[in-house]
This record gives sequence, C-alpha cells and structure tokens, in this order.
Amino acid sequence: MTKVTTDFNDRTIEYEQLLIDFKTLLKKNSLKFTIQREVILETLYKSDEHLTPESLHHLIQEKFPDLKTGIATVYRTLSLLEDSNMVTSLSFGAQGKKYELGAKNHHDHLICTECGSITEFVDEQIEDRQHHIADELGFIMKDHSMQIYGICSSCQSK
Amino acid sequence: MTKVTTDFNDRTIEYEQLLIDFKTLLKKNSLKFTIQREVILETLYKSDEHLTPESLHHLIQEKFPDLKTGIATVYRTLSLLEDSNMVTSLSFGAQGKKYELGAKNHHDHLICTECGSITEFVDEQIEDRQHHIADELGFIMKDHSMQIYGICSSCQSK
DNA sequence: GTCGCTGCAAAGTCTTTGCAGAGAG
DNA sequence: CTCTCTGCAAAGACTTTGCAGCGAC
Repeated sequence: MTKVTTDFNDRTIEYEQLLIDFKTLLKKNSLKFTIQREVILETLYKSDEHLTPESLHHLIQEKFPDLKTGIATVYRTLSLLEDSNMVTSLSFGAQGKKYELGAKNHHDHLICTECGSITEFVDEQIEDRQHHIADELGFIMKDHSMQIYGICSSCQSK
Repeated sequence: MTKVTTDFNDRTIEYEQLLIDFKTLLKKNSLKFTIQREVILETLYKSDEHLTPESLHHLIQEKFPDLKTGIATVYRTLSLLEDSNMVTSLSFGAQGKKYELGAKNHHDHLICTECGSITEFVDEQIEDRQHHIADELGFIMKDHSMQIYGICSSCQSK
C-alpha cells in the first residue's frame, strides 16, 4: 500500500529537508531555533507511531535526559507545528490528541474507540471517488481527511 | 444509502421504538428508567446535530428547566448509551467529544477553504468501500467522518 | 423497603498560561 | 543587547467520582 522509505540515507535526507523547512518557517516568523524544538521535531520524525504530547515528552526525556524538556514546551511546539501544517493531529475516542508528521505520505485513519490505536490505510477507490464528488459539485479539491471509527480486532477479543 | 424518515409519524414511531429498546436495555441490566434518562434520549433524538455533553445539557436545561438535570448525569447517561451502542461519540480537532444517536445516518462534508461554506454529501460507493476496508483490517466499523477541502464554484468565479 | 440514581461539589485528567530567568540571533 | 523561549507552577477546561438523600420497582 503505502510507499515507506526505509533506507537510512533516504530517511536522513528527508529529515535534513524537514529541518531546513522548519528553520525557514521559524525565520519567516521571527521565531528562534532552539534545541528543544529540534529535539521535538527529530523525535516525531523518528517515531513511526502517532504520539500523544505525553508519550512524545516521555520519549524525549528518555533520549535527552539532560535537557529536562518541559511538557509545556512540547505542547507549545506541537501547536506551532500544527499551525504551520508540519504536523497533523488526530483526536480519537479517548481523551487527548495524537500527532504525526504531516510530511509523510497521504493516508487515512482507522481509529479504535476502545484503545485509541490508529491504523493507517490508503484506498485508491475512495481517493478517486472523492475527486469525482468534488468535480460533480463544482469544487476544486485541495485536500481531505477521513477517519473510520470502530473497534479493533484485539479489543473485540477482550 | 440509509433510509431517512422525515414524515412526522414515522419519526414518532422511530422514537417509540428507541424508547422501547432503551427500556429493554435497562431492564436487562437491572437499571432504572428515570425521567432524566428519558429526557436525555429524547433530546438527543430531536437534535439534528452532533452534541457535546455541555450543549446537550444546555438544551435540556432550556426545555426542562424544572428538572435541574446535572451535567454529571448527562455524562453518566451518555457513557451508558455509548457502552450499549445506542449512541456514538466522535472527537474532532477541538477538545471534547460529540455524541449522536447511533441510529441516525451521517453525512460527510465538502468545505470551501475560501468562504467557509459547507456542503453535505453522502456517497454510497465510499460508504461501501469503508466497510470493506474495516472488514479487511478486522475492525468493527462504528462510524466515520470525512472532510474534503477545496474551493467551491462561486469562489472560483471570483 | 431495597438498591440504583441524582445533584452537588470535590477530585482527576489533560492542556494552557503567567512569569522570571536563560538563551538565540 | 533584545526579544523570544523555557521550565515551573498555577490556572483552565473537561470529565469522573464520592456521598447522602431521592425515587423507581
């Protein structure tokens, strides 16, 4: 389904590009590039999961214990990144939001309302159909988001 | 796709059925049928929108000021209804959850990023496809939400 | 009468904000 | 140097819980 670049070099290049974009964004808005902001972006990038602010904070504390990054900074940086469309947030049944880097390949989400787990998928038929609908209604489609809510197989067996 | 009953009598019958289902559910679990629970179900039924616990509470206070229904009861009843699959909850970008009667049909949204207008649509192919995807991945699909972002025809001509 | 239900208020979560010192540009 | 950031702790927003009296069955 989704093309995922697993090659180390490719990922590195991708991250460098992301960093450049981030720095450009900051400069444009007279904001500062701090070590905390870099670490947050990097940790988000390295994670293959959708992270809550809390889990992101934990990851950072584990990997960079000397930084003593505060949870407030994580929240502030995530808001910043979201406003700039560098990350996307999802809310699910339980409390809180989860974040992922927006730069990743387009996909939709299947969200378990019991445990909050998120599965990604892409379906060509739906993508086509969306364009078709937009055309029919005279829209120029720019983007879309779709979430399916349900109960995942592991929660069903409980 | 889903049959939508707009005729008043049909709606009444639907509600009666809903009430019966609710009472049956309560009896099965040795729970009690209280006026508060009835009012919450009725208000949910009468509303065409997705309601937050708070907005539901407000509606109830307006329509039944003598009841002095507490917000805690609204939360408790919504949880009960959700656990019994009589209502579905959705969380969107903002904080909090929104609830709707599970029996209702949903619609998706086409959102113009220029003027903010919202067009509703339902597409059977997409609905089918979603169920298919959920099945494939072992999910029990409960609901979904989909938004297409673009530029509407009137904004295009500007 | 019994046992679940309700409103109230207090306690929990999760997130945001105010502030004074630290640090990037 | 200036002006933004950061961590901390306090404040907010939303939701859940404990309790004593109330009410359905």
